[in-house]
Amino acid sequence: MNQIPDRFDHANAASRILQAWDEAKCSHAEVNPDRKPFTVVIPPPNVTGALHLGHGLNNTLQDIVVRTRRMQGYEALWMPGTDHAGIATQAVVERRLKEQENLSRHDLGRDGLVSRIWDWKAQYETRILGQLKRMGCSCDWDRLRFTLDDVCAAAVRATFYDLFSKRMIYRGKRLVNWDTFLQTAVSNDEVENVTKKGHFWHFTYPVINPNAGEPAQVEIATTRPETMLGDTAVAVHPDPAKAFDKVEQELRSKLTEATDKERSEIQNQIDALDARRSEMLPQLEQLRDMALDGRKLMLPLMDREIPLIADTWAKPELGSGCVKITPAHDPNDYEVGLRADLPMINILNPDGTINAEGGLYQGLTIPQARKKVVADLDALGRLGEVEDREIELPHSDRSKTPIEPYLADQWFVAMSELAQSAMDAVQDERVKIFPERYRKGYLDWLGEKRDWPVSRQLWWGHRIPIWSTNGLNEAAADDAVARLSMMPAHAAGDLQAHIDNREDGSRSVYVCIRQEDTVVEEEIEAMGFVRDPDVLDTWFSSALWPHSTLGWPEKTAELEYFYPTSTLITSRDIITLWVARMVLMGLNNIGDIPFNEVFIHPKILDGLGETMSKSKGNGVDPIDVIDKFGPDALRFGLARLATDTQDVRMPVQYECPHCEKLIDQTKKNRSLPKLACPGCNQDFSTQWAETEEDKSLPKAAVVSERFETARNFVNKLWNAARFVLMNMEDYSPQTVTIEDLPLEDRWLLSRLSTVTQQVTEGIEHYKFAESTRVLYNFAWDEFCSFYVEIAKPRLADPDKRALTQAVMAHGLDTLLKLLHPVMPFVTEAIWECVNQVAPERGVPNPAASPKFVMKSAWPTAVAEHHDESIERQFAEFQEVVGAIRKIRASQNIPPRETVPVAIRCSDSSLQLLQPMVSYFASLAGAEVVLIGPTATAFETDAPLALTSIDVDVHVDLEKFIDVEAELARLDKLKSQLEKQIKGKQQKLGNENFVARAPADVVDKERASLADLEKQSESVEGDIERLRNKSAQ
RNA sequence: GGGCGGUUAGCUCAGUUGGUUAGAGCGCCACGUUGACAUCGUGGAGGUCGGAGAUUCGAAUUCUCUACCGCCCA
Repeated sequence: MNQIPDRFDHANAASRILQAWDEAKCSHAEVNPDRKPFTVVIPPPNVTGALHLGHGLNNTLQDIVVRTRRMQGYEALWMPGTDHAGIATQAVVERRLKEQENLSRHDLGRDGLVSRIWDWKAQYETRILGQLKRMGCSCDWDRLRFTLDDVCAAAVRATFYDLFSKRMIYRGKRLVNWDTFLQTAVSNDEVENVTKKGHFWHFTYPVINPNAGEPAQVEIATTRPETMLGDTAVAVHPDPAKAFDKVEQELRSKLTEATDKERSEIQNQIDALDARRSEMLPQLEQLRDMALDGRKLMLPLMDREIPLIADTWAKPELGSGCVKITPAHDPNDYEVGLRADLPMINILNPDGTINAEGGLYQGLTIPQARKKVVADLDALGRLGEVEDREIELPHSDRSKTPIEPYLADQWFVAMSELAQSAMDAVQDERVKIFPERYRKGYLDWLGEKRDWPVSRQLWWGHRIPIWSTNGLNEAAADDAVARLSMMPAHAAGDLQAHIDNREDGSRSVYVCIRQEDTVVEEEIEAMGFVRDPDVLDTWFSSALWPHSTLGWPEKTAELEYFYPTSTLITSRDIITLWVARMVLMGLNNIGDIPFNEVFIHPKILDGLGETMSKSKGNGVDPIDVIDKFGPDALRFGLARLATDTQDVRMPVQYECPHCEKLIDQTKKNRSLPKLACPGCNQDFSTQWAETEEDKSLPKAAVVSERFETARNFVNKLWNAARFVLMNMEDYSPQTVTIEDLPLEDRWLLSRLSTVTQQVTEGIEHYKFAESTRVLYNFAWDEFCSFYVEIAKPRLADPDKRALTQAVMAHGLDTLLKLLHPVMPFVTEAIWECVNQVAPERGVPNPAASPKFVMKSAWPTAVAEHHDESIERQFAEFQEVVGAIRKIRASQNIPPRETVPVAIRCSDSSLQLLQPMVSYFASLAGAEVVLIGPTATAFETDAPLALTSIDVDVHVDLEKFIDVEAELARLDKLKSQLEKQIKGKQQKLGNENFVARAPADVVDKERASLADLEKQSESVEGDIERLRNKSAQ
């Protein structure tokens, strides 16, 4: 056994163990009527990139729960998979394409780009799965899914078809970035802002029937005059004074941090603002009052009445302080329009010319319309100042033409029923959310019942299964539907057609096809139907995850058995986007909730309190932590920080690749391409290295020393096990009688029972930090520091050896099981060794152990083993040990010296301490020469009174006395006592306290004061004696 | 602007129903290495619990206000 290394070689062990688990299919789950199912679906990580520490936490917690339940005898399925993450992934791939090959998506075409993204997916999925595996995640890898694979695609199609059939999918308007040249919507990241020279036109709108004293017109200013054709309101700030104050306050706070140079500039701005305020405030407040009073304006050129409204989008510090509102052609105005429930008038044709809504201006291009609008307003005398100004203008990356915000047709899912069903599920606690406070956000969000825009102008995703023809008249539409209804697919229930009456009076026909079917698709395309180019919002497929992964819409045995899943563990930023939608889709598709419980875990922040991300340079790769500290340390370290209130702050360091020194990350150094190590003075590179020179330097891993404690704990456990194994060569299993066991064994069994209960309850209630702490303290401070230390002399005693081995093996066995969900690798590695020397173990009756701790039975808290009084008694023993150690330390007595000790205690304590007397030698280097009610102080005595247990400890200092040190210790003790006595006296001197506090509290205080006074007297006596003695 | 959370030792965090001297790990100081472990052992120093007020005999703990930090929504 001596060849077992004294450090756990996690790298070697982990790969060996992973392979063994894999070969034994330890994490595979099957439909098994003999067991209860326990199911968790993984929040599928985006295939955008690699996992970070947040995923590390998320997956560690899931694995802890899953491993625990598996050991508890459930058929535990952890369903793994990844998410195609529509826009994020497409954007990443497109960016790379641009950087590396200078190609755009349009150069590759739809199929070309999608195939590139599949390549990317393959690469990153492999990497992600590798990360999960190395973390020890016990997913059922045979069941791996991807949100864009065939099984998920079938679920998406079936769901969409169902909603379409129920008329819950509809065509609606939404503001998008419109490229008038390509006549298509472009995504946000395809838009680049170009600064151009432009103008800021001021003009006025007349007020309809102003009251006396009110202005006859309102001035507004715009960079896009032609949009006034679509104006449906003019806004003024609801509290202009406050708005002015706020701007001024911001400027002033800027002033305090400004350099001298900037200062005069900012001061000028403040002065200008003040001047503006005194000039304009009364007028703006008057306008605000007019708005609240319902005053209307007449929109020139169009002769349309529009309201004056109060909205914070109007900025008193800018322009005229009033702003025209064109909801259909400006994102901010759109929001105002939603808030104020304004009409949204689209004045553009898809090609960028003015449509019929633009009246006389119909047919003009935007520049033409602009010119004419300005000229016509001028002719009406409504044109004021025209300022030259630089304007940020969004341009399409592709066509290089200006983007027009444009109210375009999009697909929506009607939410009112779906949202209500998901609210009900949480309100009546069919779905329980922990911590409970997250219910509110969930319910509030769903309560708005905003319809869900599900179409995305992307290529990567589930393409919307709708074909349409537009611009039909009523007869043509009816005819099309009639023809569609004759198709066999319609009769089979695989095809649905709806007629949509468009705003312009024309008809559109939409066809939805349930399954991918090229024959039907070609047939309807031949009829003139065109497939929608858009794809679905990525959350649409994620919303189906709990049932699509189990094979729905097929009625699989898995679905029957594993659904609804047991718990969902995720982070709070996707409660609405994902969790809520899974609930409503589960209810819609299956008629049952997707999971019984949801646990929301904290977020991982860096040392500066910022979220970790690759783009900030503070992202930590779990693999780097595993390489440095091991997978168990990563998991334990994360789990012990996972409380349910506090986000986790994790200071981050670079690890010098030359000398392994850890260098704290700062805001400054985390964005540098290379750094010099302050330890060895050598350069290393970071993720930002770009030049060949920098890239040739070795790269520093980004890690956190927060994992050191956990790594040390793994090592501690390893060494405790090593000790046990070293003393087991002659082990033979035996039945033990609990009642006959000595106190130390009873204590261990009782503690094991208590700890088992705490840990089990902790994990079942998602108290990961608490369970982890209980395990850490028990393993280190009780099992190692006391039980193993006590076992040493017992193992040396031939009469006691066998029994000690039996109990010790059992203790280690239980500890390994309890720790396994958190630290699977080291526990499995030890288990393997224990199985060699003690394959049969257990108290009271030994039994054969399974090959893997992973597949062993979770310990149960044994009521007969639990004994509160034994735990309390043992605590007395521990306290006495502590007292002796304190005295020794204060006297600087060398550890190898044995000191004589006298222990004054009650008879009942004597009963406990007497059998433990011999252990004071190994634990405190003490020989107990006197013990019991009559034990007295030594001639040269160092005393310590333990009032709470009514024990006095005396150490004989004859051989060791350091008078100065002892006097110092006693003086300190005395002043501490006096401080406490004073506090108590004050408390008891307070009549209110004595009169009003419960009697038992008062009595306790009195007794405690008496004790303290007694102690104080005795310490004074000791001091006196010592002084006299040293004076002699 | 609304909602939620946080603020406890140099750092990262615990603190159950209000009740003796507020805890842990890391870091720091002192001493210690012949057999489980220096990724260790023993002991020590260090905080009055963001601020103000209220309730109470008694508040880190309950309530109100406030400052700052973070997240979500708008």
